[in-house]
Amino acid sequence: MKLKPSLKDVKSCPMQYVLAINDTLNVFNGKWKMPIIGSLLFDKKRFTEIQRNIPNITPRMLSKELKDLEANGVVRRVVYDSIPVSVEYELTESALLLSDVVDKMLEWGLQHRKSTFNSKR
Amino acid sequence: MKLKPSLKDVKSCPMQYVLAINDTLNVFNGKWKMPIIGSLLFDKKRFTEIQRNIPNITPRMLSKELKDLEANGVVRRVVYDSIPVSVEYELTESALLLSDVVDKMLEWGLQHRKSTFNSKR
DNA sequence: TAATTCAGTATACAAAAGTATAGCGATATA
DNA sequence: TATATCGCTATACTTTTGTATACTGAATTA
Repeated sequence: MKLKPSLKDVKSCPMQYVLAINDTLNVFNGKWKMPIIGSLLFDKKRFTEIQRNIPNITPRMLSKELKDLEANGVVRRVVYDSIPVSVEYELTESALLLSDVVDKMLEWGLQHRKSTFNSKR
Repeated sequence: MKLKPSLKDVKSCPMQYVLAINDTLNVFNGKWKMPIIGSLLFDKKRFTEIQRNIPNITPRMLSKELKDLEANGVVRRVVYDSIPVSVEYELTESALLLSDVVDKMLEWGLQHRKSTFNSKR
């Protein structure tokens, strides 16, 4: 992609693109989504396991964010009807592909730190 | 990068990486940063121009967010000591490279929409 | 029988983010 | 002289986001 888009480029940017970028940003929104995704990256976990994994998260927040991530197709909630029922949370296939995005974020962040703050933070 | 990292991979992830990713996320944080960056993408602008460009933003928010973006090395504030002084805001070189990140976000968002919601939103 | 675990929910509250509205000092224009 | 523009700041308020704490019902363990 060009560094500076022309005005024509900008104006022809379809609404679908804006929505898609927004979706991606939503995946990381708030204080807890990143930690939760990180916790599920290695493998699927149960509610209490995730809670133990993430210091200071309250069950209220964990519950809320898991629902949010599920609604956004990032996390899958799997119920095993054993007795007692056990519930597992896992990342979707789509979520695993987020690594491409995170890689680019890492890349930009590193170069930005180097070129802009030059070891000042 | 691999889809599923090993536990060793995860544990060896340096703190610097976490910070770098965080920096990148901060650039897009909140309701107005994306529109502001978008507004400056085509060319530099003055305070009131940006305000006219972004519907419903209040001067308080614009001022706050511009300061924030400046502190984060994304926007540069240039003062011309003409009479009266005019102030222009422009993206830094580093900020222009954000297009790489946004591209990936777009890519993921589009595939995610297609594979997950199949034209349901 | 009593305490513990699981997978959460309910309620109240505090803090952060965003909005609404008015105003300022300096200049410029009618 | 009166009004408008520029680049903001100040104050008060609302909304959203996150925290603290307690609790639930079903099952399990001591």
